[in-house]
Amino acid sequence: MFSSNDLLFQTVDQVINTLPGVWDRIRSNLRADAISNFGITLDQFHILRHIRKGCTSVAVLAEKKQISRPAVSQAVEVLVRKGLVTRQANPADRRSARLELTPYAREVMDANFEKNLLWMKDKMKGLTPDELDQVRQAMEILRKTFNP
Amino acid sequence: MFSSNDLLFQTVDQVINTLPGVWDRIRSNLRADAISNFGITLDQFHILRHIRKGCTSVAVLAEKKQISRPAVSQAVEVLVRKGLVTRQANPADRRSARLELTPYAREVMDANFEKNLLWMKDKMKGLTPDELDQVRQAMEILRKTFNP
DNA sequence: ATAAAATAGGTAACTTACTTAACTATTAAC
DNA sequence: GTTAATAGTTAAGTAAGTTACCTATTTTAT
Repeated sequence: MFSSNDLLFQTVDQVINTLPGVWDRIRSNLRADAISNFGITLDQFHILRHIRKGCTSVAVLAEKKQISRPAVSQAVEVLVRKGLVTRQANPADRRSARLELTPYAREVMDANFEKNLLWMKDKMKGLTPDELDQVRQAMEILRKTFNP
Repeated sequence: MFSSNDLLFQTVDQVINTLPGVWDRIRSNLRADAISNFGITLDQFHILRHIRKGCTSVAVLAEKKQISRPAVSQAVEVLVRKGLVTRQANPADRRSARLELTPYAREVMDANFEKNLLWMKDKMKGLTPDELDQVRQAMEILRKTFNP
């Protein structure tokens, strides 16, 4: 039981020491792209990403981002003013507003997604197939462990 | 060359889709601890963690956290007022201030570190030794790839 | 030896993004 | 049909970041 507990400890330690730095690095690349492509902040960019992925209501966005609905409402307002998002009336329930990317925003988001993918691929292109596979499987393990 | 590129793509995709959620989950646990143990924000808590790990100057903290020195300076000021950090004069270079945790802060940080470790261990205790090993190695790969 | 440049850190004014509380408009429940 | 719940917004306040500018030292170059 002892060596298994030891491995558990080492792994937890490694995760704690690695994830923040790695995630910060990836995020700062995203931030740079968001600013240079749109002139928007990273948080606004994240809202766009969620809308792009199908979260089209303020309540759902708030739930996903774990922030209050007023906070989302305000962020969306900024994006609407910038011409990146539209609020469509929902005939079925007139309290709710369906959020959509404008064609321009969609286009730039697609380009941005590609660019980010390329950046990461460039970073990871030196890894062997074995290493890639290891990372891929580890991601799956972490997802089911922390984000089931 | 094609299948290798495909694996690369899948791995990048998996990382992008997994890391934000996992990191958010871990972070929200850290945040809850920071608030309940100290009544401080997660950002202030991170500053304490870095000081605890040996980053004892404003400039180094700013570099590590990728924020401006005034931002660190202000955050440290709050922590000093709360009695969690001290600024010691450095006889060798009187421009710099050596930051240190107060005994109280050190004590609570140690307890906090343990608590977080236990939380993660509890989450990960169901994993097999093979899975643990996979995660550990993947962390090492990610670290050297994105945060060398 | 000293004038100029660099470094460590702090202050001030501003911005962004969050919070809670209170509000409007609509829909659901009894 | 009144009451309760839901979707979203508005308002006021706070936390934490930014840039520009400042002081006090230390280093470099002449």
